[in-house]
Amino acid sequence: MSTTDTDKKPLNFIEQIIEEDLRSGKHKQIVTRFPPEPNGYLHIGHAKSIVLNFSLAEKYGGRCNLRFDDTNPEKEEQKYIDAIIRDIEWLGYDYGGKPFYASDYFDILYEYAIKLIKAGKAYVDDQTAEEISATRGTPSVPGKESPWRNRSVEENLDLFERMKNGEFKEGERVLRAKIDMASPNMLLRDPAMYRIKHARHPRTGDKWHIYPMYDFAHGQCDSIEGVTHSLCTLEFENHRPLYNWFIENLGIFPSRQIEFARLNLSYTITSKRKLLQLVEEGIVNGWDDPRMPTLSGMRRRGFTAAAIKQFSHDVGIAKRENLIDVARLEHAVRADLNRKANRVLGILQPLKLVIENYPEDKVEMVQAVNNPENEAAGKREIPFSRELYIDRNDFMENPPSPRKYFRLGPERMVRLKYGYIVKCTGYEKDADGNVVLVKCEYYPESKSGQDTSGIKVKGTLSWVSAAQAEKVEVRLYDRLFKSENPALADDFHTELNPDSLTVIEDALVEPLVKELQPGDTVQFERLGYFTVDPDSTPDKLVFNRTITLRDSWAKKS
RNA sequence: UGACCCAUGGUGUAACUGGCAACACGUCUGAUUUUGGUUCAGAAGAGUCCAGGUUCGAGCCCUGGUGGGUCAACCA
Repeated sequence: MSTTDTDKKPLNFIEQIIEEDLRSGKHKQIVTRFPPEPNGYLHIGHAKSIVLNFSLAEKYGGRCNLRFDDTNPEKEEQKYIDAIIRDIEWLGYDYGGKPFYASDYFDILYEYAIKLIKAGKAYVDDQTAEEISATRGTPSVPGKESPWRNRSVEENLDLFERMKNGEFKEGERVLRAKIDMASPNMLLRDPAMYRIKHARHPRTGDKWHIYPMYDFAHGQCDSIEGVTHSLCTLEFENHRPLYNWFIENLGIFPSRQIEFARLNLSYTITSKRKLLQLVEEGIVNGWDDPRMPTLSGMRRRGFTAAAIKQFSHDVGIAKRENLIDVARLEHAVRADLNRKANRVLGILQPLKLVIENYPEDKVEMVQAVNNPENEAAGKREIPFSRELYIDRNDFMENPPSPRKYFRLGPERMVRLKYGYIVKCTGYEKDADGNVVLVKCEYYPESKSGQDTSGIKVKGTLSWVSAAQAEKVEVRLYDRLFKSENPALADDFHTELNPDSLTVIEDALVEPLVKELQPGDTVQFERLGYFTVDPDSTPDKLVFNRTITLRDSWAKKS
């Protein structure tokens, strides 16, 4: 069974069910599955489900199948299948190397349908979709039985076969389960099992003219694969009686459907339809736009698989509706990157600083720590010289008291990280009143690592040497939506944050950054984590700001 | 005027077969710090939707409300 002796973490309700099933001997091994429909990209909500299903299989020594729910050829595409596989592999889960497809079981499903017809539990209905809808009733008013409900088994068999052979037009006939038109559960009012679609299927081609509905496919596929625990979201609760009805009336392996609450993330939309809209309307630059909550977008942004898994695990599993604070995701990302990302010095808004008492032509290499959280990351050297750039945000003409403000200002002293302590002796402004140059003098005996100056400063600034700095493009991201729950709005367009993307063309970084490759993430000290974007060229790197550092100073101001 | 599900600090999740509510994120202090990061120490913040009931004792059980979610695609 599990390793519960070591981890005391309380079990969620699904784990409790699983452990009970294992204990009672109901199952010797558990099987779960992740069943995406290939009609869009995977997003953070799917991640929760993926992590749940795969980690349960890992924890209890079972298996988790990746199964594409490809029962609707009109909406599904191969490109989505490819993207989904890529995302799951990126997360690092083992689906046995071979995905399954609902379409693998079309033949079996067809046999199942015939079995129900023969048992008098399914019939071909000649009514139109409109008629069926009109006679379904409402939640409080029973529906009316179809005039075709009681035709003979032989006629049903014949008609169904002809449906399969493509003899009818789409919408002309449908195969329905004969259950109960008066059921208080609308889904039990003779639900459709098969509909006619003369569409080419990405995998089965033109073989079929009829395709099974979700309800007639999902549970049976679970059953065929021996899925023991079929985990899905709350909106399928009402489907469970139907899920069970098919399994019972077919007499096949009883997979058990268990529902849990889907993930909702603050300031984020997780609706495939709306995400698709963002892409198609050009509001974002594709499915992998770093502002998108898609796995591909988050990956490009620089979020790690480890962080997303940790987050998915942290939010827990329960049955109540929830809205998880996006700060939680950000916390997971920072926690992971803090351990993994090497530090570099970078400047987003360059402001020139001249050390007037430093030799004109001297370039001195200073030693810098790559990652204080990981000694093995080693050290590097960066050039220091008379002319540097610091960040505009690190200088103020009229700063508040030194107790509250540690950075540079007239007469103030700061340390240039890994370098020397400098004192501001003056500054110059342009015609518009913008500070364009800061003048300093340095204390030669204050060099990092061999400081004998005895000077104590509170502030430490990032900097780059003007002559050696590398110019890069930096893309800053903010949340795509300005309201906490954009899904609530009638029109999500009104909730869009107009400042979700800011491009800085001329940020500066220390020279060694040149060697980074797309996908690499570093921390620009004091600023945040930045990941090299695939848009980078040999001439110019492009960085995505993955996430800022926590900033308790900015928060106060 | 139906069925099913849910209801615990700001947010999310816990509390074994009933024994006066825990953890995480967030927030706020303070310490350390050559990142106003990290780390460390600490604090505030709920009496468990409401009303009854059972019980020596209920967040957990029962009844009735209230509030929220889902369902009337030939979507998944």
